[in-house]
Amino acid sequence: MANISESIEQFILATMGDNDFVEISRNSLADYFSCAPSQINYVLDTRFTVDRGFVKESKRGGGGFIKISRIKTSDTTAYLNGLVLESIGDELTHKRMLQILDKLIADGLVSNKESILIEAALSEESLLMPFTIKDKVRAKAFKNVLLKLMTK
Amino acid sequence: MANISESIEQFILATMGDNDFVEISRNSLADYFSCAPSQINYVLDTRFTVDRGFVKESKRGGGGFIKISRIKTSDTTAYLNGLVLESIGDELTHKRMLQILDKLIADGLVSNKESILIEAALSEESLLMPFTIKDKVRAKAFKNVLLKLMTK
DNA sequence: TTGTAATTTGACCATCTTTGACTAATGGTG
DNA sequence: CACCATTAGTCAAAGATGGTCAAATTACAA
Repeated sequence: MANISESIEQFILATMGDNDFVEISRNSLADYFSCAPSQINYVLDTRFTVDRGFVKESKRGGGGFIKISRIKTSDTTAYLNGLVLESIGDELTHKRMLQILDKLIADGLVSNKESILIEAALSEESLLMPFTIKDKVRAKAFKNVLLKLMTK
Repeated sequence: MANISESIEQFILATMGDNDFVEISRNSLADYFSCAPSQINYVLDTRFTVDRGFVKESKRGGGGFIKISRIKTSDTTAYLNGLVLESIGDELTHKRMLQILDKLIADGLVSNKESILIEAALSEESLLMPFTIKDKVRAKAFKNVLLKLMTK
């Protein structure tokens, strides 16, 4: 874990534990890790995303805070449906697919191995075609995978 | 051991020892051997290949790394290897893929669900592209899936 | 000796992280 | 209400890695 961002991510996850949410103070955290406050935003933007199952709220000024909450995915089908019909558009980057897969693993919808196999099938390397259509093909293919998950 | 590349290869192998993988820093290694960083890539590309039983992952930026992992050595590997290197060529039809998947299920290498997901990802419908390259893409992608089955 | 393959280097590219200047919102105080 | 202190947000530049590719060099085999 050579970079600070990862440490911060782990710290937040540890602090949250099994709870549904956690509240942090941006400045205090930055202070604790001796980094720029904006780095906290960086971590939040790259690791605590909707794709990974988190939503954020915040307030500025005195008594300000950042609240990070886990998205509840009680209705699996609705969740997958949302992913297929809305969140994923006509294009899907490899990176974003990985994030979604991580979330699906966290939710117990796919196993680690299943994720690895899907990733292999739709990796940059697998999709031997012009980059202009790569993300389109992946979007289509991945949606098909999600549809299968719903069927089961 | 007249050339640096061989030294680097030996060094990496020694570092890995009996472990399943090893993580290196490209720049540090290059520095250690007083060579161009790209020479590390050369060594990895020529010596730590899939044919020789290795797979690689990497990350750029701060805290970046290169991870080299051993591929499982087992009957399974030999079997899959035969499938990759011989049975499947440069093209793979959907139908043939299904046959192979059935065999993999029968041999207990993939579960029913895993098979369904792979099939969804690489179905005719998923691969939105000219039929002229469809089977080529599927061959490449499916081989990558098989490789993952071999990776520890 | 000569031609080909392997190695070595370096310029340029892609991606992820870190930092800091500037901006925006909120709450308290005079 | 005006102003200030306190928070958080945005964004772009700089820093830190690894990747690619092709030219230059060296090793090797015929």
